[in-house]
Amino acid sequence: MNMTAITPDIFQAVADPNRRTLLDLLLDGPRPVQELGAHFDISLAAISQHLKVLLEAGLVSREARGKYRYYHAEPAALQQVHDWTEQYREFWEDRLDRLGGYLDQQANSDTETET
Amino acid sequence: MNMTAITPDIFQAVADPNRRTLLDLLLDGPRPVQELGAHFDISLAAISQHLKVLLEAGLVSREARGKYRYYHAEPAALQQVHDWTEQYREFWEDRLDRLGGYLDQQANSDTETET
DNA sequence: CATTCATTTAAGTTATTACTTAAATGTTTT
DNA sequence: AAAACATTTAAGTAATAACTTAAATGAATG
Repeated sequence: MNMTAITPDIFQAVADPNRRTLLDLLLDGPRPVQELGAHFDISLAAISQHLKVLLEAGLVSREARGKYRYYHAEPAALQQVHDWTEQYREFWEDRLDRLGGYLDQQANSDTETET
Repeated sequence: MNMTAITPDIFQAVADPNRRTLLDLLLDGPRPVQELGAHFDISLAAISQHLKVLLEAGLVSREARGKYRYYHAEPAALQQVHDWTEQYREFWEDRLDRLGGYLDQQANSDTETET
């Protein structure tokens, strides 16, 4: 049940919005760096650095085709994140399922929920 | 459902392993800070700071009971993370479903997959 | 084979993060 | 009301992150 110890880099890797966008772009298929970079306002060196983080986390792989490096999404690596959130699923579904939302009411009256 | 809500990055919040452990602990039920802190080797001030990050991300709420503050897991906030990984699910399942794992083989032969 | 093109690595800067200890706040107990 | 307890906030530090520009590597092309 304790998923915290496994490959901590994946959560870290996916924490950056630019890296998530990179993964999203790669869902459409393998792309070379320059093409990925065209979607961002940062240098290609920065893109390359982000891709390195994703690579080391196992979230992408790279394939050399001539002078281009095609990056491939490796979605299987995301199962770890998925599985961790999955254990919470029954809780949020449980809560939403209760007609009349008794629990929510109680939570809202008892709870500060400050920012 | 409510995507307008200010969401001080949930992905960021769950990137830290101590914060994930905090959430995991809270799955068993609301807990005051000192009790959560007992599971870690860091100061209570640090725990409190982590809880603040989780609070601002909407991942926990707090309820004042006397001199204690009970923190509650707010699992619904994790749907956002879950949903994002969900779009990758069909891809990893697709891949794993292929008997003989043709694609995996090809990926392994074509691909550098360096660290 | 020298140049160009694609990408990576190096080196430096700035902002943020995860912690620490000490002081501040608020609550309960005596 | 003072002392004890639970938690938060403040202030400081060291490590890391996300970027930058410039130089290095490596493949393709003229």
